[in-house]
Amino acid sequence: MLTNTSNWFEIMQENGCRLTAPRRAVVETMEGNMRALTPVEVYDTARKKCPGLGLVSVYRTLEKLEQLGLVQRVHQTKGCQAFVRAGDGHQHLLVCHNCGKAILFEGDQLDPLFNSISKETGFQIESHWLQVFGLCKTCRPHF
Amino acid sequence: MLTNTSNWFEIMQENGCRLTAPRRAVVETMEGNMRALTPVEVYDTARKKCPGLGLVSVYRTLEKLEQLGLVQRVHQTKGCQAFVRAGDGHQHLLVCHNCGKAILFEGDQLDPLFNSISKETGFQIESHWLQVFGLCKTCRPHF
DNA sequence: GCTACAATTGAAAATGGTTTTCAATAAGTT
DNA sequence: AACTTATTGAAAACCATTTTCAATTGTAGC
Repeated sequence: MLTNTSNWFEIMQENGCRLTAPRRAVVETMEGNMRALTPVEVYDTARKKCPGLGLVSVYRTLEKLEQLGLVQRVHQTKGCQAFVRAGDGHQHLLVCHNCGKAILFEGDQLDPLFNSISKETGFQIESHWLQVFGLCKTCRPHF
Repeated sequence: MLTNTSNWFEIMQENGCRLTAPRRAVVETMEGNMRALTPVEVYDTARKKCPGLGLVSVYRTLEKLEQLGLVQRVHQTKGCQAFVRAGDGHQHLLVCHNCGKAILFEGDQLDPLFNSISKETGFQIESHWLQVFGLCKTCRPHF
């Protein structure tokens, strides 16, 4: 279900990125967390590994990771600038709106729906975007 | 499919809003446009009806319209601060990413999917959010 | 119609998250 | 070890949104 963890650095290197301490800290944070994190949350976590880290480098690294398809953006009612580890291929997000824990799922069942909408409306459908919110097992009891 | 047009002012009055010229201009703009509009686009359109209109009032009126469920937010890759007329009940958006034209559709077919995800993951699903992007009949030929 | 009161307004200032600029640093190559 | 170039953090710039505030304007009660 999850992307193989150990090769993010390799993927980055293959794409001409240098392996610096700030980058390592951010990458490891995103690799090791199946949670929707805002840039500042990434910053706070990653600084434990690389104290001198600047927020700017977090933005820059997240941008690169997004380009490489290793992380994806999470849109929430509160805001739309959070990131999680991406899965393999096109998957959808189920996010706990209490703790941010995220789970990915396939959405093959959706294709018939899109086909019929396309026929009805004359739209040429190019992409879609599904997010589900709820409470995870752990957070549910607290509500 | 669309909310009855003529009663937005009534709905607002029933909720303790005064009918001022700036508000009228914004409300009429949103009523008469089945398109995803950013605050600035609303501003530019509405100023034709109310030249003195301030951008601040656009924000304030949009906020109120959102609270009343008359408009809803549209999230796009470019940005997440656009609004369209809402439909009746819970509906999903199909947006032309060239001209912003929006169409609403029902998503009843999704319930079985959510039920199975809920069982598999132990999440208590509370809301979901589906947006589809494509090119409308009019814009398709130009690509 | 007039008055009084509270909601609403636009301008300006403040805010806050993101991006750009830039000189210094450090990775990877020779 | 030296060189080239990507990368860095700090500071400044940016820009959309929000807050503040005094002036204005609906609207309810007379």
